[in-house]
Amino acid sequence: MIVIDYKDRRPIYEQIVERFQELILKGVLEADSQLPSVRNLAMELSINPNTIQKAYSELERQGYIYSVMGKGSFIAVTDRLIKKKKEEILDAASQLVKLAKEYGVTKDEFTRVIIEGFKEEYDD
Amino acid sequence: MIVIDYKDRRPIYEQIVERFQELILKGVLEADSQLPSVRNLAMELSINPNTIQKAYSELERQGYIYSVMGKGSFIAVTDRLIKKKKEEILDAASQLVKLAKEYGVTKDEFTRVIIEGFKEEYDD
DNA sequence: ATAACCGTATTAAGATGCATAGTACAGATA
DNA sequence: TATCTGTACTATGCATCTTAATACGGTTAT
Repeated sequence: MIVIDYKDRRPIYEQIVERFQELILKGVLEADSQLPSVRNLAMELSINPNTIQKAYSELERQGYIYSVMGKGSFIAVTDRLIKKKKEEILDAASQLVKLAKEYGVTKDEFTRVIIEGFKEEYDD
Repeated sequence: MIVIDYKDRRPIYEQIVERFQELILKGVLEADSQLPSVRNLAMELSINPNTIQKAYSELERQGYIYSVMGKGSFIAVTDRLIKKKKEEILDAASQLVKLAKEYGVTKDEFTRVIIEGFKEEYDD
């Protein structure tokens, strides 16, 4: 479920945050289902509980999960987050077009890649 | 010409590298023209010469500039680098499409943003 | 020649962020 | 009551970034 890439220069807790965001937004983890406990996940990944704690705190701050003292951490409702994610992707696209224009990438070259990308078959 | 953003969490030398890459790729700095000296630029930006040195070393490693002992640092020929940059942008576009598909952004939504981005007037 | 400028190298110190280790407290549950 | 949960705190080690000071080799203008 969670894999740490030690070649990645980003901190471990950030990798964990991003991975859970992905699992949550894609619906792999359902709302109100329980996450692995801080200590368990730390054990499983062979890292320190404090690092997991830091990741969970960040996920809670961003609204992806909620934690209950003594009970555990749980997946939050994600409708709003999914919508936000889509907007971020479209913003990124807009930014990329801006960059493309600055460096002389033509509309044709660009749209060709887009069309091609959407044309591909689904492998999963 | 060069501005350091201390709110940016990336290291200073990296900001300098990126800024010069931009100026070089966009042709603001012409081939074989001289860059500010390590000590002068450090003075101007109120930072340590070693930090500039680190940025220049990285720029040289990447082929953006070349340095000559006792003379100075100079802009390299950039044709190859510009081509590479365009390819990177198209790769990024391809990656973004992949992401968009994963999160259910439709082809229509996506292309609308692209078209709109290319439609805009040039402000510079 | 010599002073003033260039790039380059080295060593030492401080600051910061990340991760670990250990301990402790509060609440839930079997 | 024992064991699980989240949470908090301090201390330590480590890597990276930045600064500081000094030094060396090469170029250039006076």
